[in-house]
Amino acid sequence: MNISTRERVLLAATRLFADSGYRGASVRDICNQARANPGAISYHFGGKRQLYRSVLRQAAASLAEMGPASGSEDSAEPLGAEEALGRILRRLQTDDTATRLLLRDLADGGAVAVESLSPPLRSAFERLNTALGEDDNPRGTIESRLLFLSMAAPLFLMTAAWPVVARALDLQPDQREPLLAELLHRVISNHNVEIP
Amino acid sequence: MNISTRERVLLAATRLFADSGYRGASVRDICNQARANPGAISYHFGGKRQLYRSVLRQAAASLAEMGPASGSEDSAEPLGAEEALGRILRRLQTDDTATRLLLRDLADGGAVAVESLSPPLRSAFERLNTALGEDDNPRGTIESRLLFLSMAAPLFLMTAAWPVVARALDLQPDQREPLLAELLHRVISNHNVEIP
DNA sequence: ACTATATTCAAACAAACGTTTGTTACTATT
DNA sequence: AATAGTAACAAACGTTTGTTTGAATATAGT
Repeated sequence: MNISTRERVLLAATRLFADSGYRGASVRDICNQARANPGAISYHFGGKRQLYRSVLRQAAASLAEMGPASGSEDSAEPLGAEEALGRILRRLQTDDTATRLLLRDLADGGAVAVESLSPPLRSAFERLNTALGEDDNPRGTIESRLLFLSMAAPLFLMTAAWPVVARALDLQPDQREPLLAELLHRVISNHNVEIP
Repeated sequence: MNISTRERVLLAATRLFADSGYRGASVRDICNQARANPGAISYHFGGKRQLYRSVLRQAAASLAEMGPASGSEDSAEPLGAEEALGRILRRLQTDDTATRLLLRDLADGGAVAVESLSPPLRSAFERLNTALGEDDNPRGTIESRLLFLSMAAPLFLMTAAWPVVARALDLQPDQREPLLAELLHRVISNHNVEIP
């Protein structure tokens, strides 16, 4: 057994919370899946609530790192809009468990989402703004944020609730990635034109 | 007391389920709020689960009726795209409790959303298709459904999780409606132009 | 080897859960 | 007025909830 109990619990809790929500996943369920004792949660995390916060924070951190732009400081080379948005999309569908957790947090009022996802999110759409700034778009304005929302929301929902979206819209369940790519391209193309 | 216990329970359950989710709202909470006996839920609905299904079905039905187009059969007069989408938007923000319930159902796998919201949803974006069909857009294709998704998703999230969206994007919390209107206009304008 | 600290465990805890029970109050039918 | 059927209630049901306890085991320091 190479992996510690704490990490095993954290891993199982992440999956179960994403699948069944906070109240839907019991302490015993989590510890059974993690092959740990029910007391392990109180011991290692100080209770179920704080374990949930740890899980959410970790998920938010996973979604936050948007590519290698964090390490290299040279923002002298601006990203293309499609590339910038593509990174967000790639993050969302890479860690779709985190995305589903974020969806639940959103439904619960988004306490964690706001406090720990706002800064990277803001820097992300700032980056998106500079990428789109080559046109005559206003930057840093409310319109630009609405544009960001109109881009990110479909990608987010398609990732977090794909089975529902697919069935509701009669889309092939196994064609999520190409459809996402096409949606991404389309929303970028839509923006790159002049708006009357 | 003019309103029956059954309706009182249904009303209280709708609010509490939307606020706290299925497991978060206890039978006692609901019945306290409805000034009813804990047994009333088992008596009138056959259990908490079936009460939840009733609540979700009613919410879905509320979101489903998209304006007076259901009654008048004359589809000879096609709606404008902005008008058609505006109706969906108006439905979403009129019954924002139902919208929040739908968001929770989505996170839970969307069992009710799919089975009871798909038909009206489909007819809605069919109508949207005909409204947009005046351009050279392909109708009934996958692209048109993706377009519908890219339009509806931001409106949906802005309604179901507005506090989170507002804080994450630094938007004024009290300006949801004008921002929604602007987003709607923008997404329509974006579409009405030629796509290279 | 011995001690001290950290971790794991089975068991038990009170509290909250959804549901069932038996009885009472009400309403409509005969 | 008597009866049958529905609705509402307080109380208790057994189960599951998250957490705590104290003993047992592993790990580390000297």
